[in-house]
Amino acid sequence: MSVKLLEKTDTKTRILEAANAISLKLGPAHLSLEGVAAEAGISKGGLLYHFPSKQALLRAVVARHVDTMRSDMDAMAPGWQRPDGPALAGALAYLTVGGQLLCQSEEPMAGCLAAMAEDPGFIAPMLAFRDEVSALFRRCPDPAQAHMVFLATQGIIHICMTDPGSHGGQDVARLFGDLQTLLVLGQG
Amino acid sequence: MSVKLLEKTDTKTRILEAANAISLKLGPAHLSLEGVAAEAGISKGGLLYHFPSKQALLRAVVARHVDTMRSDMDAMAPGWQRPDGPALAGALAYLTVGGQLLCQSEEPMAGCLAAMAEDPGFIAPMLAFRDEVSALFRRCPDPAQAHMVFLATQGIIHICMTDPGSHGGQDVARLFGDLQTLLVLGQG
DNA sequence: TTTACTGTACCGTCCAGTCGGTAAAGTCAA
DNA sequence: TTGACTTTACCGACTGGACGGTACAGTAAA
Repeated sequence: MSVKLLEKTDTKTRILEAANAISLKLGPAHLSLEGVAAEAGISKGGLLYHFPSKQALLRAVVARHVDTMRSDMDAMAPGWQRPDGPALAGALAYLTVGGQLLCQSEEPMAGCLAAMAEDPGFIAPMLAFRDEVSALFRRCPDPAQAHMVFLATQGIIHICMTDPGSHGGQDVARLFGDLQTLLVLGQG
Repeated sequence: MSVKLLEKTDTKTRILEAANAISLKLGPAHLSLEGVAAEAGISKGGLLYHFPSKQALLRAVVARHVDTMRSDMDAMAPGWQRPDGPALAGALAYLTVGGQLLCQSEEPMAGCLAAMAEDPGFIAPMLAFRDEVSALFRRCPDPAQAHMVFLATQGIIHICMTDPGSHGGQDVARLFGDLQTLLVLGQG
């Protein structure tokens, strides 16, 4: 049973990662179920068994991204979302987690881009999460400075998303590091 | 003759603006030639007379955006692109022009999003322009601080593009204003 | 035999691009 | 100044292909 469950999750994960890959390879608008299925090594029927529609697939892509970010942050700075939670620690966790995510994989948000292209409403969970993080930064000792740092992170994300070619992982890592130092210094 | 030329440009402009509107209304992936034509008040055949393919249309949408930005900046800080040009004045011009563009119209970059969704290569001119601007900021007296400000602008753009709903024009204007002050203070 | 899962064949729709038109405006020779 | 021709701007029917989704048949493990 446990093996089966594992395989099941593996297939789903493989599909989700395939969606990312296809969106990156062919462009967000050319993400097709057949293409994703082929990339994941299964048939279209198999894909539709796991995700009953394209909409479900794209929503899952977004949800996976948000869940990853959220759980990674929870591990590093538990309770960061709470109004009385550890704001600075949470912000630093966001910088760490975000930086890692952006460096490790080849554009992890390409799938989200495809979801947005299909229907902007699909990325609502991402926007909600971003709002939470934005609020987190604004709870730091110096909200104005922290907010600028937050905007800068969004800028890096924007550049990585729109220009995956110039994906100097090195650069991104250094930038996030700089932002951490800047934040710590600015918040005293 | 001049009248004719004017009408011609008007139709093209109307089409380009219609593309923006459709991308915003239906989502970037649902930008169709028929839809754009209808929005512009002409037929699909008429549209294809002006832009011989969807690719041509989307490239034109991107080119128009870049041209607007570039000429507005040229007007405010002539020679900003040159390695020995006025860096700080150019950076401030970018903040002004970018802020205005983002505030005035209802998400002016929705069409570019559609172009990117169709083929990431289509937005190459935008990326090249952004690189120029990035270099501009790095020519400021304090390059590190200026670069952070630049990243923050990209963050604001990212937020506006992904979340056109929360398009508080007021907010965006204030943010760009803050960035201008920050830049001026930081550069001494 | 049931459950979980995979593969294949097919249908309907949407859409980019083609093509054969039309109508008005311009050009130009006689 | 008129008639012949070309150019510009635009229209709408059609086609061929891609794709989302359905139906169903198959398989392998429990």
